Amino acid sequence: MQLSNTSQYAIRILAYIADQADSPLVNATQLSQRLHIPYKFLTKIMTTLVKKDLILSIRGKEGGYALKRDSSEIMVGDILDIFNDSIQDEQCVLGIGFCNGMCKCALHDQWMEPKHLLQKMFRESSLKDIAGRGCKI
Amino acid sequence: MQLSNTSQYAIRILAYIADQADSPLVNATQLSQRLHIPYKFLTKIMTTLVKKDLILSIRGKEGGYALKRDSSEIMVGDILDIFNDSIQDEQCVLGIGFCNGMCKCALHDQWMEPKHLLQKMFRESSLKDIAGRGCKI
DNA sequence: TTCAATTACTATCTTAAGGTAGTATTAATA
DNA sequence: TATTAATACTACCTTAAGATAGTAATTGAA
Repeated sequence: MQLSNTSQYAIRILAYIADQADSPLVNATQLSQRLHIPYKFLTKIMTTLVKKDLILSIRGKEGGYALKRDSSEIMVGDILDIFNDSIQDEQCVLGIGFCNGMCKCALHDQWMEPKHLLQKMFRESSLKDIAGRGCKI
Repeated sequence: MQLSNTSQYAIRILAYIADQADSPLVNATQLSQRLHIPYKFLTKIMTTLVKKDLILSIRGKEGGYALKRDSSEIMVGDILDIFNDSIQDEQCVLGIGFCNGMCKCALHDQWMEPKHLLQKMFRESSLKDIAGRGCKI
């Protein structure tokens, strides 16, 4: 049970850029090297983040990437949403079609509390909150 | 972020069998139909569970499957272990190589509590605890 | 002893995630 | 304007999960 590679990469990328708030633009080569993410895969993710309006990109010489909004306004949950990796309210831990009060799965009750904590963690952690915390390898 | 299909199936299968403690054996056709799991995929999972000693199988006419141990002694975590889907102590939510006190990821602190709750949920829920709870579709 | 019902085994197909390659486009600067 | 350094686009390759197909082995019972 874990986040997809792509989601993990995206969070680390965005946190890294948030961390470099002083330097205006960060480029793909630097991100790839510092975060150990394959260059071509990274640029694919970046293009997605640009289309989803989390990232601003400048093409051409001296170009690069920057956050499009303030780091306090980009939540980890927003990132997971893009890659369909966030936890939905109705999400059943055992994957049965319709898991609620009427017809709930065997683990429904046990799942509620960790699910809410995870959702809270993703919803309430902004890039500003998590940037600058330890290493980003 | 969710369990693999295979893990979800395995938990539902085992909980269903635990639930039928009165009837001696349950067969693959019944499991497949009641739980809506593709027959051939289900039998593949069953064979794995037999090899891992969670399930006892009887071949031939009148054959089928039964739990090999008491339902109170099979934990959800044991099932996830088999399919490499359990949450390890050192597991980093952002997938960086080595995430601990020395070199921790940006989400390390926020991840601790939900991680422990999930581990607890998986470690402490036995088939006996969860059998007979609602529908198993 | 034959038949039918069952699990086990082996091989293959399908799909999506993860990753790579090559080329086109953009823009600063010499 | 030519060069260079950057992102964007399109297409493809690789791998593992999920699923399927066919056959072999086992066993109870007619």
